[in-house]
Amino acid sequence: MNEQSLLDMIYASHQLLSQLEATPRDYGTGDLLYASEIHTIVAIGRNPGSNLTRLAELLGVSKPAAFKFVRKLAASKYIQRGYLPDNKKEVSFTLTEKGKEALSAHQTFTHNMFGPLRTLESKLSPSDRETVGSYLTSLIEQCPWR
Amino acid sequence: MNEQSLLDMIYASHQLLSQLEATPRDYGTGDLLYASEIHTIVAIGRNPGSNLTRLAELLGVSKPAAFKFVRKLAASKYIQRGYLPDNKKEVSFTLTEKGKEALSAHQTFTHNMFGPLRTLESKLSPSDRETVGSYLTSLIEQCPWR
DNA sequence: CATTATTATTAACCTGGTTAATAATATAAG
DNA sequence: CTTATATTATTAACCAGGTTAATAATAATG
Repeated sequence: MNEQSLLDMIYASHQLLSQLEATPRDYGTGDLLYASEIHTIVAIGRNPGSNLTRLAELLGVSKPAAFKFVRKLAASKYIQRGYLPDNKKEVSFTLTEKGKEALSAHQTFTHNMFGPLRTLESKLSPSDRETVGSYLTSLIEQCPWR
Repeated sequence: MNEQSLLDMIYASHQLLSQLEATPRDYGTGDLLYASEIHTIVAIGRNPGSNLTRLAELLGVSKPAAFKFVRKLAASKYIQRGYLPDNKKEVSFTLTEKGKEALSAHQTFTHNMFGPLRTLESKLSPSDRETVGSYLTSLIEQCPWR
């Protein structure tokens, strides 16, 4: 039955995650939010007052990419653009109530999603956890594509 | 040091794989080939004579998506479009010499890339391999996002 | 022979990126 | 204090990698 190699399983989980990230979701506000959008909301929620440069850094994308996300999110009222006193250049982003609502729903969603997997992890014996962990660590470290 | 959960490591490997797949590579022909392109070459190489519908199925994408790949690959002489006798509707794709060259280089590339990781896997004791395997199996099976 | 189904193709659209250019504003140098 | 430099946000133009809806040609079926 189980003819798959460990590598094949890693690849399968990669494909599942890719699919997950490509699918927009309703975080309780009636809109479908794409991964980039909810990630932007999370980043601003955790770093309120960030400017665009900081946000791009947090998201690991270029500034124009981040700009597109915030433009869309501001238009749909998830975030608010503002200026700090004595600075007319840099922008300061914060979540609106709607944004906070989505953030909270996202936290619930990820909790529900990853909870069972963390439970699975916690059920491993310390030595088994160590075995799995060191295999994954080696795989990531040794990854020729790093 | 190693504060990461197993889930975090799975996620890290997912990100590494995503980055790998987003980066075009030269498979010995002087051109940079994107993942979609080399995957199309592999699919045709393994299923010569496939029509577009079959190819889209093999690649797991829509027919227009597959069409774009083959149009580009035919223009750059990696594949050849032809018709089977007594059928002017369906197309039959095969690799050119250049396509076969890229396919062969891709096989070498993946062998070099995944070889060390398979070695790592083979060095696990049978019981450790079973431990890691059953963790990954459970993770994939239990994945709430399947 | 007429109808239906299938095939390849095209058009139009979208996400999620990129780099290069620009105007406004801050910061630093003289 | 002014001038030069650096930084910021923004825009434009581009690309990969998809999608759905529509169309014309062809094959298969009644």
